[in-house]
Parts: sequence; structure tokens; C-alpha cells
Amino acid sequence: MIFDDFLRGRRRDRLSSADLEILEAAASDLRTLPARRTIITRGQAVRHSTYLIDGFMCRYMDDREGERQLVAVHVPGDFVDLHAYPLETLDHDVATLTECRVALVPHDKLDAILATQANLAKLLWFSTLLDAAIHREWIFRLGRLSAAARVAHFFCEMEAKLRVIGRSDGKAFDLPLTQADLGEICGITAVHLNRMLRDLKERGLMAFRGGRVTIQDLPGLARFSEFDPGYLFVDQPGSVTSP
Amino acid sequence: MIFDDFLRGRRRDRLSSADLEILEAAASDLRTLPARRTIITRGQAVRHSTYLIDGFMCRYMDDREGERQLVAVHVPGDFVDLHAYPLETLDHDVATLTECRVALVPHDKLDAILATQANLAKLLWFSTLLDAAIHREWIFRLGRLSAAARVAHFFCEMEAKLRVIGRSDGKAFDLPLTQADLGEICGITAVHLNRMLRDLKERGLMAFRGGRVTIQDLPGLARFSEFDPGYLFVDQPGSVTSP
DNA sequence: CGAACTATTGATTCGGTTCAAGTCTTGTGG
DNA sequence: CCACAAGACTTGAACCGAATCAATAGTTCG
Repeated sequence: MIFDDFLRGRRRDRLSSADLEILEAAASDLRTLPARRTIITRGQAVRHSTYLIDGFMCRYMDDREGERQLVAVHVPGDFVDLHAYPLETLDHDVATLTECRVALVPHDKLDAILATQANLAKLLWFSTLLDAAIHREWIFRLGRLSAAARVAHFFCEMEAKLRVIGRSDGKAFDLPLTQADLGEICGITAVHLNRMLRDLKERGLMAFRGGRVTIQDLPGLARFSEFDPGYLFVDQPGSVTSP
Repeated sequence: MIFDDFLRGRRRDRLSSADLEILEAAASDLRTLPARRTIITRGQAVRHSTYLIDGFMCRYMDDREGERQLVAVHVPGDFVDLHAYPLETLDHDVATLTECRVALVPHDKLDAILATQANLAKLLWFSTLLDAAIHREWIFRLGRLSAAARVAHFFCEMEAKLRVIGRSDGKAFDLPLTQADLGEICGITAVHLNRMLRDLKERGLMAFRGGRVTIQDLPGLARFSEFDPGYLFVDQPGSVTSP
């Protein structure tokens, strides 16, 4: 099923099977998008939202010189640009990082859900506010943490997000990003990011190579980066990996 | 009326008078809160949300050493912690900056609105995603702008937000924050913030003194800080100050 | 095999922090 | 009304974290 990972580990029990059927029925269009493709440009009016089934996507803004700042990284189960439904137009760009399988959900189908399925609508609303909570944590990360801690914090976040959908076991996971991407996430240059990765390895916390993260000391990494997963709203911080 | 400033300048025309009456009826409790008081602490379950009628509020997170990072500054007309309705518990703290007049809206009233007033519900959802768009801009600001540009960008944002509710004429406005607050917004120390204010004054862009902003060159300030108000979703970027 | 990313390392510069001292305000009580 | 305390602001000097510039090494793919 398309929405198997939607809100996985996060009040998914409140999604009735009827709700899920309605969601599945609303997903009009399944597509595979190539890697590194911008699919929505800021300001453009959009009439459907993109649900990510498989792959990695991101949202970003760029400055006058064209330097990117990533503002979100999305994993399977994320309703990537559901924000566009109430907003009608986006303030940022949306792009794929890897090849992605997505489902497109037309906004008029969402209108029908909002008019008749209050419970489901509230859960959709919740999922957009989860993104907002993650945005806030990114503000904190950029505003208060050192470069090394920012990097570590981001890896902790990805580990937690991927764990709930069964794509991390707490020891290693795939994260198909380049060092330049990581720099654009953490607000530092790719050169400095590279040094920070070396630093994290030397501290015995983790390693990153070729899009794969190997964690040596997850509690240590969380401590080092002041990571507290509360903002991810996972039901039981323990094991929620089973479907 | 309590909700006179709600979504002012931002699709307020889509709020019917019936919608407004429902909102007014949902606001059970009017209160005046003292300045510099934390009213919601992270993790705490909340059963009502706070709409700001008058005054300034903020949302913040603090690091291990207790250093604050502000993640939002709210002005009259903002539904400050409507996020808490779908989220049920907040990931951050909410506090007043000045003395504030607020209206409390119980979440069960919002449940009723969601179940029966799809149009109003969508506008409430929109207002929370406006906050999310502002969060994204803050990420950009912290990740990509220099200290001086961050400060200038924040003042541009406040000018735009206050203008739509008729509290700025583009030349000067009250912003009752200390330099320490501004530092916690821009992710720099209060000492450096002070130097950046001097810098902005020497550039002939603006001045800040005793909680009052005097703008000498608004287009210049926007240019300097790469400020583009699109993310604030104001209907006509021009004059929308009339009630 | 070569082109084009991607990653790594070194040397230098610069923006912002830190620490420290001092001044200006504002409010309070004698 | 003045004395004083507590914030809020201002300025300087030294230091440090991150950017920049530059050169080289891997890697991947056509």
C-alpha cells in the first residue's frame, strides 16, 4: 500500500482503515522521479501535493549568489509538500535527492477530506506541523550549535526518522547525500563539513562514507549534539520499527 | 472584536462573518499576561491555544547551558500556539515579551470547527503554515546570511508583519525587544549584535534605540539583507493597512 | 581512458566570540 | 530629590572557529 509509512510510529493507530482507504483513493497518480530534479519552484501555484513513497527529497531556498540552504530533508512516509495545500503556492523549492517514487494527491481531493473527514484532516494537519517542529529544531541547530554538533545533530535526526520506518537499526543506515549537501543543511562550507566528519570519527562517534552512515556511539552522538528526539513526536521512543 | 487582526492582509476576505462569529464564540477566556513570563513549557500537554490580541510574544528553545534561541516572534493577530492543537504537546516554550492581551481558545471548540467548518479550518491550518514558512526563512537567515544581514532581515520581517496590522508606516515602529533578545533571534552574541546595529546605522539603513526602530532606507535594508516578503503571504505587497 | 564530480588536506584570512571594563538608564527607597 | 542598584548598552583587545583559496586525490560513469 502507498501510505504504509505515513505517520508510522506517530499516532498511526488513529488512522482508521477507512481513513487509509480514502487516502489511497485520493492518490491519483504514481510517478518515479529522477534524482537531483527540482519539481516545484517557489512562487509557482500548485494543485496537488507530493507524498514520498521511496527515496529522499529536500526543500531548499537559495540566496542571491545561488548558494543553497536546505530547509528540510524528506524520507519515505513524508507528505513532502502538503504545506502547498493550505498555502496554495510555496515559498521555497522542492527537489529530489535520489530517484524517488511518489504519489500525487490533488488538492480538490484534500478539500473533500477536509469537508468530511475531520479525523483524517487533523492527522494531515499534524503531519505538516511535525515539519514545522523540525524546522524549529533546525533553527536551534543553526543558531546555537557548533559546526561539529550541527552535523552530529542532523545525523541523529535522520537516524531517528529512518528508524521509525525501519531503515535504520541504530548502527548504520543509508543516507545518499554528498558532503556538499550536508554543508548546505548545516550552514557550513563543504570543506569545513569534511573536517567536522573527520572530527566526529576521531571522537569515536560515527563515520560517513559514500552515502552510508555508521554509528559507533549513538548515545554519545546525541549527547554531543544536544539531540533530544521529542520534537519528532514518535510514540514510544523505543522500538517502533515493526509494521 | 477580538479577531480583528487575525489573518489581516492575508486572505481575510475568505473569512465570512459567520466564520468570525464562530471564532469569537470559541474564545472562551480573555486574559492579560505580564511581560517576560513563560506561559507554556515544552512537553506540557495543552488543552487550549493562545491568540494574541495585543503585545509581543515569542517562542524559544534553550540549549544545555540555558542559552536561548528564539524560534518565533509574534505580533497582534497571531494565533501563537495553534500548533499545539494538532500536536497536543509543544516541543518548545512560549513566553510573553511585553504585557499581553490574549484570548484562550479551547481545543474542543477547535474540534467542533474542524468537524463542521471546513473553510475556517483550512484558514486556521493556513495560519499555522504561515508560521512554518517564517521558520524556513529563519533557517535561511541563520544558514546563509552574515550577522549584519541577519539583523537587517529580521527588522524587515517585523516591519512587514507590523505594517499589515497598521503598526508600522514603513518609517518607524515600536519593537520592544532588548539587544540580548535580538541576539537570541539572530544567533549572535549581544555584544556583536550591538556592533551590527552600529554598522546598520553607519550604512544609513536604520537605527534601533530603546525598543523603537527608525528606518532610513527600507528598500536598501531589504536589498542588504536579501529580504523578499513573499514568505509572509501578504495579499497585495502594497498598502493593506486599512481595516 | 578521460571528464566530471566528490572528497581531502594545507595555509591564510576574517567574522564573530569571549572577556573585561565602563557608561548610560531606569526604577526604588531613604 | 538624591543615592544606589540592576539592567541595558557600548567599546576595546585578544582569541578562535569557520571561510576562503588552492592544490591534490579518489570515484564514477560514459
